[in-house]
Amino acid sequence: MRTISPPVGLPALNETDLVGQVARRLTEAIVQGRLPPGSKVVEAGIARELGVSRAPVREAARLLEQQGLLVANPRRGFFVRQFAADDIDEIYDLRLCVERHAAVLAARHLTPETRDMLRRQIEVLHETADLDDPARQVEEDYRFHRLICEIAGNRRMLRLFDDLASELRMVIGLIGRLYDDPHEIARTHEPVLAAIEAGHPERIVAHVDYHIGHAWREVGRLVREIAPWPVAAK
Amino acid sequence: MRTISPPVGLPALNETDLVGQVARRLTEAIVQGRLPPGSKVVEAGIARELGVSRAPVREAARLLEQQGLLVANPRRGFFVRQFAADDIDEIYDLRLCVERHAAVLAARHLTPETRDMLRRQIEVLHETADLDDPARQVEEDYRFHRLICEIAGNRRMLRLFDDLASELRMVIGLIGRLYDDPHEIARTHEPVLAAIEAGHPERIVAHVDYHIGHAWREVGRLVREIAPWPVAAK
DNA sequence: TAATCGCCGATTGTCGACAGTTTAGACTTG
DNA sequence: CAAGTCTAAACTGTCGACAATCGGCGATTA
Repeated sequence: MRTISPPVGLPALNETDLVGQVARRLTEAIVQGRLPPGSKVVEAGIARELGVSRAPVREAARLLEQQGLLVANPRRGFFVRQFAADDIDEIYDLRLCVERHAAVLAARHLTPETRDMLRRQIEVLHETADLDDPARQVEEDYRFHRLICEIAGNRRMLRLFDDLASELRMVIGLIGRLYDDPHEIARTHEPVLAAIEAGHPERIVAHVDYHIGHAWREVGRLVREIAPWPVAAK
Repeated sequence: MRTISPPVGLPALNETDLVGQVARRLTEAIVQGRLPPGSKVVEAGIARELGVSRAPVREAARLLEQQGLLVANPRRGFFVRQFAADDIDEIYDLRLCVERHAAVLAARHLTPETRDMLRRQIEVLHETADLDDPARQVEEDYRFHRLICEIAGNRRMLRLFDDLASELRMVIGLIGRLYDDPHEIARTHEPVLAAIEAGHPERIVAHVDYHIGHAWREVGRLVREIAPWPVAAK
């Protein structure tokens, strides 16, 4: 656990400066679908709307490009990323590969404190399932998985998870509705935690496979159902 | 049906514009050790040296920050990333996790053409081992592993590999010398390819584990040998 | 009528400038 | 002599401007 941040360490999201704020606003607009996939992001427009100059907007856009939310076309500008069905497969394929490993590592590093955090998060998931707030539900879901990556203790793995999650957030935000039964999703987290507490690598992998595979199929189904994607004008 | 360039797809490396060129020059300077770890990257200095303004330099720096080569300190500037021994462990831990999976996928997607590319690359590795050119050797080594990720067919996985590789290139470039016996490294690639050709997942994983684990121990040893890292002045 | 060419507005890529902050060094003080 | 303080230079964050380029629309032509 670190407290200071000298010139060493992984990129630490600057929430203070303009670039960070612009990036957050842009991300919001994208995952909420206000900037639909395929739509052009006009630098001057965003800048005017946010009351800043184009420089911070450009830098923020490059950030989102690296995150996979925007696509840059030289001399043509930034466009909101469009997802195809096979993007979902790529993301979940990678997620599965990484989270399997993360869960095994998390089991190895598990302490009473971190175990309780995971348990509490599952409770939160159940409570949220009653709220009928899909965005919140997705957020709490990711918080559980992110916790596992944090406990695993590999900062680069955590960053990878965050990047994949931001892409998924966008897709799921665009789908507009969650998987059919939020309670079932909440329930499928339990055996994962149980396996981690038990500490049997094979069982951990099996349950992570089942849980993420479930989400994979579910999201894949919804995406294919909606495809061809609601492409934005202009 | 028009054929205009689609705003769809993964970020497509702009080698044409200034930002891309500045990023490449900066990367070169870093992996070659001309900009030592911990040293400050003064925007105006780089800009003057390359004959451009600060804007493209800033954007390039943000790119390298996302790649993990630079660290940004708000209001204080960019610094060349400093690696600790546990960074090596993080990188190889993630690499192992991803390349295991990539190799299994590659086996599944292997065609006669891609198989020959892998074989040829191993030949190149042996030829390069005689040249006593560490940088070149490292490059050809990565090219083999990158090929596997390419054949696997997951673009995000390939990008992850590239990011990890750029960090490793920097570390290895700073170490200055390669693992003890370049020929042995070249040889340890052979069973990996053999396993992929055979197509047995367990054997693939075992050989990838052995090969990457070997590099992990070797690089880890060298890094710990050199630590505390030669920190740059200013 | 359909396809091509050329022009015009819109947008990006890049630049130089300015204000606020940080850093380094000289100077003071206990 | 060490520690703290103050001042000036250096640097970052942000801005507005300008040239080059792109996309669309109408005119021209076969």
